[in-house]
Amino acid sequence: MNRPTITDIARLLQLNPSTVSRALNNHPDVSPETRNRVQELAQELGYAPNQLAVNLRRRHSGLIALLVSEMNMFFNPSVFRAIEQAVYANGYQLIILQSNNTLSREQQNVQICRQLAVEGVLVSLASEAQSLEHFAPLLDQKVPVVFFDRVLSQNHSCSVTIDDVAITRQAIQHLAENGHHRIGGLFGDPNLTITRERFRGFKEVLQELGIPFEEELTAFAQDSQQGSQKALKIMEEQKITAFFAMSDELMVGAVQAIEQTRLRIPEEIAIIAISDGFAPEFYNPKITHIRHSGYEVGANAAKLLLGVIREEIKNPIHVQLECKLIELGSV
Amino acid sequence: MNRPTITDIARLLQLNPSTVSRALNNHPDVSPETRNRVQELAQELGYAPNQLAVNLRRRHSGLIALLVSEMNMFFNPSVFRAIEQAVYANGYQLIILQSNNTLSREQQNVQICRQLAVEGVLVSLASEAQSLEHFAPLLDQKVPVVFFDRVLSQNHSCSVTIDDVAITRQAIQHLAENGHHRIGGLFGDPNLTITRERFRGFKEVLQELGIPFEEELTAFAQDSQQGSQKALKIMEEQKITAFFAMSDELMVGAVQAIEQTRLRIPEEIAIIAISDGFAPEFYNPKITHIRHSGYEVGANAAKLLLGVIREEIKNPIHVQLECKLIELGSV
DNA sequence: AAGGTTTGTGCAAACGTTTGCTGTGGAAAA
DNA sequence: TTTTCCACAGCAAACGTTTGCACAAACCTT
Repeated sequence: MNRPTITDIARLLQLNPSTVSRALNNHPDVSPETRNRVQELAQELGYAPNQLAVNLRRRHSGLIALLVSEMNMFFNPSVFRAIEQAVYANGYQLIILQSNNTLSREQQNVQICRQLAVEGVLVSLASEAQSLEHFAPLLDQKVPVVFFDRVLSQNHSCSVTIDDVAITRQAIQHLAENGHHRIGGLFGDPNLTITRERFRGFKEVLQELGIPFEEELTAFAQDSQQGSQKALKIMEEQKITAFFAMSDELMVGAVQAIEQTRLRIPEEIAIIAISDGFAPEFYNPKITHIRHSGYEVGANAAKLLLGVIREEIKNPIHVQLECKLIELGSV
Repeated sequence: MNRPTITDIARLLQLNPSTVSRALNNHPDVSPETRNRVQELAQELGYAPNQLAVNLRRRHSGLIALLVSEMNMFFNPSVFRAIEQAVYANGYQLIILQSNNTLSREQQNVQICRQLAVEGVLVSLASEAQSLEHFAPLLDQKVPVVFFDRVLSQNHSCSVTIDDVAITRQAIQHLAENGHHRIGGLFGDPNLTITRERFRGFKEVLQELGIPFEEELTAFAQDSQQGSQKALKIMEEQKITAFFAMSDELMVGAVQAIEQTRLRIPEEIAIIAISDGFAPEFYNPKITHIRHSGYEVGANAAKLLLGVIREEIKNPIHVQLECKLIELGSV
């Protein structure tokens, strides 16, 4: 047999579908007696509302979309967990759309959000995204959008980030305090604000500390493997005593490169990273890092989004999260 | 302004909504001229079909659900990538439902699948799931279901697994060939078929090799940290020369324990794991492992599901994937 | 006992599409 | 010229809910 509908129940009970609907929704207008009859039969038939119809009628979808560049091993899983929890706890479903860092996919995904009538969107931008124009279709329809992690500065929507300059400063200061003055820097995709900010922080703090900035000690890499190659090149061509890696992915690359040179950590070379604290545990010694909690980022982003959806938040809020230095022995 | 609908376009063009609908869908019944007029206006207004209405009318949702215990750092991301790719390439959207390994959440998730009129479901079971009864609501409605990774043996639906006994055998044989006879074994949740099979394989192959099985050399752990503790305990209380870890998570735990004891890999203790090859790269030496490709599992599961949805696959197919030994220097 | 209020139910429209059928005008066939 | 057919467009129902309104019966007021 097919799935039972409200109309089926109504027919069986000689009632009007509207009454059945009200009974199932515990509407006060319906008598306790009929309410029970309806609910019992519904139970018996294994009735489950057709969410498609409900959504159409209510003109919403119960969907929240997560737009992300890709689900990789590093930052995203913990962010994802946090978002997932918050979203489900509030009765929404989550759909995930990946851009693979391309603008065209991101545009497509925005279209999909519109078509599915999603009620809110969480976005970590693709590296190709240089503006937020392609979000106009959503913003025009007043669909709440919250940007996190990989953002562009703007004043229209909420955002959750970490203070990139400040944490980079923390990292470099820590290296300097431990006597390191020739510091290699590994950075991610230079198109991203997050990368540019951290790179800026890197240069600024070197200047403050009176250490000359040397371009040749830095490199930009798209992934762990490329990071490893570039780190190796730096070590071969330059004399450095420490590495700064702006992400877990690059940290992994750096450590691989270091292991190839057989240099010992921290005696012969130090390393510090910005990380959410998971991957640094893998190594021995564990990697000293500035801990930014992916979970916190996700939780805050979700909280803001739900606030905007509920119209509790009227004006864009920009959250910047704090980070702590975790000393683990690699410096 | 609100989102334009087909009716809006019809009104502006003095047409009937049905004609507009046909024009947009390139139905041959509509003249090239009107088709163009319609499509141009649609373009201009930024029309996007209301998927909710389409779905209701077509009686499907375009949704595929992924039921999984949790999104963690290890096995799942690569599985997820494969599934995501296949699903999107075929025009479906993916929603992810986590059970946190509880039966009740899994039951809830099944209900959600029904309500959303999901067109197919990919399942990696919660550890609490001892039967497949709670999938009856879906199976009754002939909703295609494919089980993967964490499965229960059954003949009703397709499944994708790896040959757990065989790969465990490979691992242990490799250790034995390298002279290891006192082998510690780290296993996951004992409720899972996957764990039981690997544990069975472990015992069987020891027997075949004429090595006595000793319960005290094995441990079951729920996560990396617990694995680390139990591994440490085994090393303190027993004399072993090698570890077998049945997953990435437990491998990480084992290595942590080993590093605490200051034993050198592989000179003083060997380690072999079952892994998808990502985490073993982190270490030095890299960890020898039996490589099972999460990507392959995901790709196969998605392919089967799409086959069943399209009714190209009529009878349940059970795929068992092959695995290769990757020697990397930890044995 | 007449009026007013409450309580419970039904009617019908609406959400935005899709689609089988009907109907028109004109071209081609007879 | 009459018949046949086809190309095109409109009508209306349907998908399964929800909800404003109307309405009947029963209950309280004076």
